[in-house]
Amino acid sequence: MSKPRLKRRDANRILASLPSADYRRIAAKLEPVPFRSGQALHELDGPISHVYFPRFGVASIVARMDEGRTVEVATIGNEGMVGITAYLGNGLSPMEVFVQVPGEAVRMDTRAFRQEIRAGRALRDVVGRYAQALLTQVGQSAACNRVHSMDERCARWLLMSHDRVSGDEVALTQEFLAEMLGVRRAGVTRAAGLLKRRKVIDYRRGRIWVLDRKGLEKAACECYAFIRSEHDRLVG
Amino acid sequence: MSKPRLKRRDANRILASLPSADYRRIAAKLEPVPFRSGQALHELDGPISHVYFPRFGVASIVARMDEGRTVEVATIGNEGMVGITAYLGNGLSPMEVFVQVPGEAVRMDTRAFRQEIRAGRALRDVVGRYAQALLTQVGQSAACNRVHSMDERCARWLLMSHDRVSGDEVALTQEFLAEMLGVRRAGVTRAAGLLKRRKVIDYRRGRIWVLDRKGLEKAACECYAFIRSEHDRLVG
DNA sequence: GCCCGTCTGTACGTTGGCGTACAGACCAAG
DNA sequence: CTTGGTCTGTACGCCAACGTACAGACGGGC
Repeated sequence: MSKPRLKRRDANRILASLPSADYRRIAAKLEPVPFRSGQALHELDGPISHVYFPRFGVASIVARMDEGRTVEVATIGNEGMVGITAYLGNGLSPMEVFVQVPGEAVRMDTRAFRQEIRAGRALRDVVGRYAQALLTQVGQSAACNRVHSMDERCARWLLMSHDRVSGDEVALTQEFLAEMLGVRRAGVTRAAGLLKRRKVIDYRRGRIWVLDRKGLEKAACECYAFIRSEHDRLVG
Repeated sequence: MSKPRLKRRDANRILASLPSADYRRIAAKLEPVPFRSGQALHELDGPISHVYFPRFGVASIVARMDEGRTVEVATIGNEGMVGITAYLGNGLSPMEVFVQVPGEAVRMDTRAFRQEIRAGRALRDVVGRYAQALLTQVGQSAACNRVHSMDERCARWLLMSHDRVSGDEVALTQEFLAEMLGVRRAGVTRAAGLLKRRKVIDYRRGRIWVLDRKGLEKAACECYAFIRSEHDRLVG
């Protein structure tokens, strides 16, 4: 399983899957925005003003626990969209969403998005299928968090991020990665150090390079392949 | 927060939320079925033949990991339905669903269900909102699995089950509960023994009684209240 | 009333990851 | 070229939960 290289109409796979007519109509309503590291895309419990279709970079859905600790629940990149509750339900966001790895996205006013959905066009189907893929990802992560080691989960996270950036560099500190995985920073240092010694990755001060994709896949748990194949099957 | 007692049209909250006309039309297509402990409601990757609306009892969405180990991803009871992918996406089930605590449900042919959804009736809205609630539950569980102790999670699970049975007895062995929580059976014995000594619960050979609901709520992590309030807000 | 299978209690050594702390390395700005 | 802030490396004691093992208690079926 190699990193997906694109020759699609749009780097975002949801948008890329639309028939030409729909894509053109929708594209007119899209506004390109940068993804800056740490940027909040939804406020907690706030109404969703825009939905985002990432083209590069990684955003995370994050749960805030008691004592202010945060834990990542799902990652979203060019395979999906940010703001699925605007499609499913009440359009409020029960969890926060942050940019973890910088990049770029296009966004759409929520009102316009809902109009497109209601009009019964192609967008509705693919967004529904994406919602299923997201549910599957979150579910698998829940199980993964119970049974897999930090090292495996760390490798999985790097793979998922690698798929979603252009090139082999992921801009990310160990501190940040630790928070995503819900572990200590010192733990990430150990896990990452192991991968570095095996020449699977390299890194320096907030940037990580994937050197040996296959090696990284070997180090990750099954969850990577499972989540990816479900996404491919549904949105691919 | 007390256990919900019902005086609703239907013990299932999704069905109960429907306007009379819709409810009557849909009720004609429902077939009552028992929930038997251990029963499989969906085969892995198989097409979903029926969707289930539980009235009493608890079903679990379960991920099967390498080495055949299973981990629970979500629990479903009278607040929801089994088979959400028939609404969202391709109608295949990427995860298994089993009955954990016996009870009863009504089920509906998937074809008829999709017809109702497509017809743009009230069912679609409430099922969409339930999908959001389910996503929230699964996400919170993912975080919970990372940061909360076995004891807290055990209490949470008992509360969620208590909400979904009629009466104060939950039919369930420690072995079963351990598998749900993704921990050793011996661990559950310790956690449950603690609650028993504090007279919060009692149990004997596969049956658990909730004696002190408030005490159980104190023992559980925040995740219980969060998940429940999101469900109430969305499916009410 | 007894038996046997299932369910529960408990014990023991092991371990992955935690919390904390501090030192060293890097790099951008001045 | 230095400085200061950030990022990374490593150490140490600690503990929740693990894997495994076995004994005792219950209770349905004969």
